[in-house]
Formats: sequence, structure tokens, C-alpha cells
Amino acid sequence: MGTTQLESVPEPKYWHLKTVLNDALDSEFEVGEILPNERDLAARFGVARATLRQALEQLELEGRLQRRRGVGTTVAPPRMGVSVGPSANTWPGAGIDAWETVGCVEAAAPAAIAALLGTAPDQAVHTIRRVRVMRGQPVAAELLYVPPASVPGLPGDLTPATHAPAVLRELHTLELEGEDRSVELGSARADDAKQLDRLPGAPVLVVTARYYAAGRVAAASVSTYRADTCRLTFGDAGAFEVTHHQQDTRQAS
Amino acid sequence: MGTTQLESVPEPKYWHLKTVLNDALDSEFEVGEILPNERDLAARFGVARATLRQALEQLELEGRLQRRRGVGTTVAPPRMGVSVGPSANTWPGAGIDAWETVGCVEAAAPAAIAALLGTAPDQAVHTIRRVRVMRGQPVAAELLYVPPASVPGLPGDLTPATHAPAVLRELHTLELEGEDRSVELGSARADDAKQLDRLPGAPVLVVTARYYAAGRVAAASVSTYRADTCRLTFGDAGAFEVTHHQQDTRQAS
DNA sequence: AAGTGGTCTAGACCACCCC
DNA sequence: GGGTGGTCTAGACCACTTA
Repeated sequence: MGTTQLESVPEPKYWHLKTVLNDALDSEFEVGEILPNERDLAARFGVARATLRQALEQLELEGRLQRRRGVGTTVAPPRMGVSVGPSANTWPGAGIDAWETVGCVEAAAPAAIAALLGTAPDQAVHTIRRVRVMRGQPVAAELLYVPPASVPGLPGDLTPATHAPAVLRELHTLELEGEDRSVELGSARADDAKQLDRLPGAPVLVVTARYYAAGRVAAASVSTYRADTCRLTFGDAGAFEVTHHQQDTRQAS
Repeated sequence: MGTTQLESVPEPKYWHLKTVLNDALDSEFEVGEILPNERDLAARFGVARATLRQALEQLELEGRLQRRRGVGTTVAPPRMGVSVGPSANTWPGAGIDAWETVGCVEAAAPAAIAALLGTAPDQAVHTIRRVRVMRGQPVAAELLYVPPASVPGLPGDLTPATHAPAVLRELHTLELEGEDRSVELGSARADDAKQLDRLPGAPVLVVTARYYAAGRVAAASVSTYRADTCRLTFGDAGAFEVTHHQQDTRQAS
């Protein structure tokens, strides 16, 4: 009979560190409070800085921390619940939906977008860039693609300032028959990262949506949400508030 | 007049490396093909192994690679589209929905779950653990919580084998009035990771759902989906197939 | 100028898988 | 036993913010 082997599978240091820090955040820190710097924290826990950073990275991924170069590491507030429909079937840009247009061009869509829209690969489409802001901070960057066939009544005298509003106005004259969406994990491209106030490569939730009218795909959008600060909400019962982070909603079976 | 400064913001090595590898995966490798090992790749690109790993980690996060300890790094197939409703308003466990029950206990729910359900913090609830399998591999691990009040007709003589089916059967006698969901990024806990065939800390998409009946929350579930292999689909137009990865659907504005 | 997080190096050892 | 990816170290320098 050997001794009972409690640590037959010793957990990695960074994993244990993450647990300790997570508990400390709950009990010893307030939202917005700044943590000691990484070199001090590493020394305090007796690990290399890279090991500490591995724990911090996971906590940031889970929305518990926010790190800013040149500033420091702060305790993040709970994630915002962001509705991504379909609460009511509405066209993008209709009503007050917290999106702000930042640009609009007519250009050939990438191959995958053409496949989504069902257009020819080199077909020029209206491409509207928008940003979604909540509580004063950007939460999503979007590219909305509208084939010319969906907006036949578009006037010809368009300036950069009138292009996007005109496309949206024409789009809204169609009857929206349905929409579908998909969500997947991605990393922010350089342009999206800049608009989201993050570094390139930051984790994002990519929402791809298709809008149907007249039996065809009338428009499509690719929205890039900050994964660290957002919780996407769906469904007919409305967005709901939770009081804790998602980790707290899960337990061992 | 100085010279034009093309590289005023030099991109990090790992970022450039990621781009190079991403292109190589498209042009020189097939799905399932095994890559050279990390030490060889690092030497080939003239960088330290840690730097190469930073690039590989991002590519794995984006679903382009699959890495397995003791085996190697392979080119991942496109992500699976996984429907997470509401395609039709149905109770969990109804019909053929690809979930397999692996356990069931009656125990006090964690505080956040009690808040979701609207039950007392120490109220015992039926907790069913299920696993979702697609194409022969696990894609999600779930905990489904059902308060006793939602299944009043539950018989008393329950064995581990009959517990879960009985709870589901009783649940299905209620009329489902609505459901809502939220999606956020998380990292796999040890128990979920084991069932998903991943290491602890692997990125996951956490889907929290509430099911309404008789004007109350009759059940709630927390589902943990593998973020590397899954694209979650929502909406009334049905899951759709895309031919490329999400990166291909995005372009610079 | 000082302090922060971000990137990078060149090693080492460990856990796991397969032969 | 040999090869793989996973963890960890102890440094260095860079980019950015703030004062």
C-alpha cells in the first residue's frame, strides 16, 4: 500500500495562480482598482513574470481584468449584456440601435462575402463601416454589405456624407422576411482593433448575419465584438442581467 | 522633410509569422496534414520557440490549427456549424438533439444559477450533465438545472439510471412559452475540459439559456462549446454553410 | 524621465503519445 | 525510448502613457 497520491496530476503553476488571483479579486479588490505591476506580482508569488502573465491573460480573457500598456492592470466591471437580436426583426440602421456609421464605400466584396450574398465574386457592393458604442466605450466594429440589386432606387449623386444614409434608407423600404446569425471566436484584425481600442489579435466574437427579403439575401454583415467586455444576448424574452461572472454560473458535476 | 516612414509601427514578429503561416496553410497544406514540430518551425523562421508558439496559439484560437500534446500540430477542418436555437421552441432533451446524458444529481445550485432560476440560494435542484457530440467528437458539455417546482409529478423511486429521463419527461409536459440565451467567452474548467477532450483553460463559448413556462423560469442551462471547432448558429432561416473561415469574410474598410 | 504592459530570447524540464 | 506539445525560468529590450 502506497500513500494516497493527492497530486498525481499536479496542476500548472499559472492555473493555481489564476485561481488565487480570481479569489483575491472577489474579496480584496473593487471594480476599477489598479493591481500591483506584473514584476511586483511575480516576485510576490515567487514565479517568473511570464508565468504570472499566463494567469493574467486568462483572467483578461474571462473579462475579470483589463490591461493597458503604459497604464497598468485594473479590475474589470461585469461584462455588458449586448443584444444582437432577433428581438424584433428589423433592418440594421433602423430606429435607435446605437450604431454609428464611420464610412461607406462601393467595392468588390471578398469571396466569402460574395458567397454569403449569392453575388458574383467580383460584384461591387455597398460596404458600410459602423461602430457600436455602449456606455461611452466601443463594443463592436461592423462591416455591412448591401448589393446594388437590393437598393435599386439609390440616387446617383452620392457624396461620402450621403452614401450610407441613402443605402440604409433604400434598404428599409424592403420587407424583411427573416435573418440568421452565427457566432464564432476570432482575433481582431488591425483595423478592427483600432476602432475597438484594443491591440491587434485581441479576442473577439464575430457575428455573421444574413438578412432576407424577396426570397433572397438582401444584405449581410460581419460584426466584431470585444470578447472581454461583452456578453451577447439573443432571444425573445429580452436581455437579462446577471449579477456575477459566468464562472460563477458553472459548478463541478 | 524626412523620408516617408513606412514602418513607423513595426508589427510584432509573431503577428507577421501568423500571417505567413496562415497563407501557407491555404496554399501548401491539406486539412489533417501534420506540420513540422515547433522546434523545427522556429529554427526555420529564425525565431525563438516561444515566439513561434505565440503565432500558433492565435491560429489555434481561430480554428486553423489543432495541437495535441505528444502527437503534433495538424491543419484543422473548417469549423462546424452548431445550431443553438431557437430554430423551434423546444425543451432540451426533446426529440433527437444529439445530446447524451452522462449524469444527474439533485444538489444545491450555485448562487448565480439560483439567481437565474429565481430560486432560494440553497434550494436543491435537479442537475443533469450532458454532452453534445457531432461527427464523432464532443463539441459541448452542459449542465441543465431544473427546480423541483418545475417537475411536481416526479416519482419518488429514482435510480441514477432513471433520474435524468424522468426529469426530462416531466419537464416536457409543460408548455414552453419562451427562451432566451446569452453567449460569452470563457475558459474550460477542468471537468468540462476533460469531456471536451481539451486541456483546462481552453477557450470556450459559454451559452447560458433560460426556459420559461407558466410565467416563470422553469429551467436553465449552461453549455460550454469548444471555441476552436464550433461556429454557433442562431436564427429562423436555418443553419447555413460557409465555405471559408471567418477571417476570409472580413476585409479592411 | 519613470513606470507600465508587450515582445522576444535561449535555454530547461515535464506530461503525454506512440512505437 | 524518442518525439511531441505544455510549462517555466531569468533575463533583455521596446512601445506606450503619465507626470
